[in-house]
Amino acid sequence: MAQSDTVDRILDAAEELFADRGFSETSLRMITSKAKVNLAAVNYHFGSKNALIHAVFARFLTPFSATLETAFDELEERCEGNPPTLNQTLWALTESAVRMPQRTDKGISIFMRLLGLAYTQSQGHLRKFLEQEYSEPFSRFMRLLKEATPQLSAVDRYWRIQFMLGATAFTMSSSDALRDILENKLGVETSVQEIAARLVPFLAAGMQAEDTMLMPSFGQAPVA
Amino acid sequence: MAQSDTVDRILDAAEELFADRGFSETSLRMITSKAKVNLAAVNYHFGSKNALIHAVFARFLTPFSATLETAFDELEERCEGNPPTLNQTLWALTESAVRMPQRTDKGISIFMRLLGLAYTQSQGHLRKFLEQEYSEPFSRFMRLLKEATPQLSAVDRYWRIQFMLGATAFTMSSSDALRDILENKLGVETSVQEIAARLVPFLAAGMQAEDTMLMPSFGQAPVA
DNA sequence: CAGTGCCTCAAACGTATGTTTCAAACAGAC
DNA sequence: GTCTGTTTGAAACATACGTTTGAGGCACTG
Repeated sequence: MAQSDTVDRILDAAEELFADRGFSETSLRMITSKAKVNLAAVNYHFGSKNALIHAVFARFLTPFSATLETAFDELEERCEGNPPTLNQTLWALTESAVRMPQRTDKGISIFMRLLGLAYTQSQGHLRKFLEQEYSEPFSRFMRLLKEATPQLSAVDRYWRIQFMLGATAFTMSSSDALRDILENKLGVETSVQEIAARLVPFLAAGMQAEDTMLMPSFGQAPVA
Repeated sequence: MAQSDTVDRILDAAEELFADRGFSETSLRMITSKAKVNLAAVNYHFGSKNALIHAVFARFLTPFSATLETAFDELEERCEGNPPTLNQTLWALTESAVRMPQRTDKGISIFMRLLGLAYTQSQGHLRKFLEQEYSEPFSRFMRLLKEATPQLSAVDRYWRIQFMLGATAFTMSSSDALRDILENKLGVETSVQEIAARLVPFLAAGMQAEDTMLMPSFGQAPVA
């Protein structure tokens, strides 16, 4: 074929293996044997392992950031000048992610886990790459969050955004394992959509919590 | 000296390097050169790299789980039969962590990051080790959470606990970087205690969120 | 002082990794 | 068919890793 499918086979295999095992723990030989291509093909088509990692992210993130931009556009248009609410903003993000065309049945969960790993695993090159390539939708999301929570001080908002990021990245990065546990323990199956549907109310409530700062709540009678 | 300090030097160096770079990304040679000991010392004293990882966790986790047990004992005693509230339970955990004697000024944040990595990085042996050794305080904390949130279904509670873990582990694991950013941006200094004081209300509010499941909140007028 | 147990050291071992090489196979144009 | 640029193939390369080895040092006992 004109544009060899070797590239896609490598990307597919790499995406899944990275999500399962992390970046450092996945060797090029694992990838090429899973993809049934020659070892040298990776360096031929991508140049290096790091460049392959970037390509795996770019394949998903580039169309996703475009989808996200239009979702934000629609949201702001629908609000006619008023700032969108926190729930609306969070859902615009979530639905954009969930609605992306999926290559496999694992689909979005693989990519959520990759994003979590990107944040967690301190791969310097990856962070730089993501910041350079996708700073615009990220900044826009931050601006929407700010306008949706005018009652928060800048410092409070800063920390609570970190808490949101953490809950999301962490949950998504171990979502397969968590789903398995849940299925074995309670016999319940869970889709990424359902996880997101549980996560968003949690995040929204946390963001809008009254900052009562009740550190020493001891010594008082426990409230029912 | 009778009990060589080589062991402690290795543990100190390993702890910091693991927290900075992850487990697979940290080689024994990095550890031994930072600790200024011979390469073979690790395998002599610990047996293997995996065993060293376990030892790093055990050094912190064993005294911490003891502290936590007494904190929970005191809490339940103070409540005289009534189940402790969510806030009380979270604060008992937080204060136990913050009040642990710290080896360095980085102290608790290093260990929070390690815990996050343990969960995120799919190191099978580590998960097994932690589950085997520290299942008791963990189960007890889970039981307290259950009693403090009787309104939640088991599945809801499960996921929200994951969200809490994520927000905590992620924030604490990158708290150094986040603190720096905040100081440069807004000129505010923040201690781990203050982060915890912001985190607990966020978590409590998220745990107790009304599960309105308002997925399609679009099409409605934005609420101010 | 000889001997014993614990520890350190430099060096090496075997294996796995990312990357490179270069010849062979292939496709499309003339 | 022949030429040309692109892609694949098997093999090797250099390096880094975790682990093992065996000689040496050091403190303590008898």
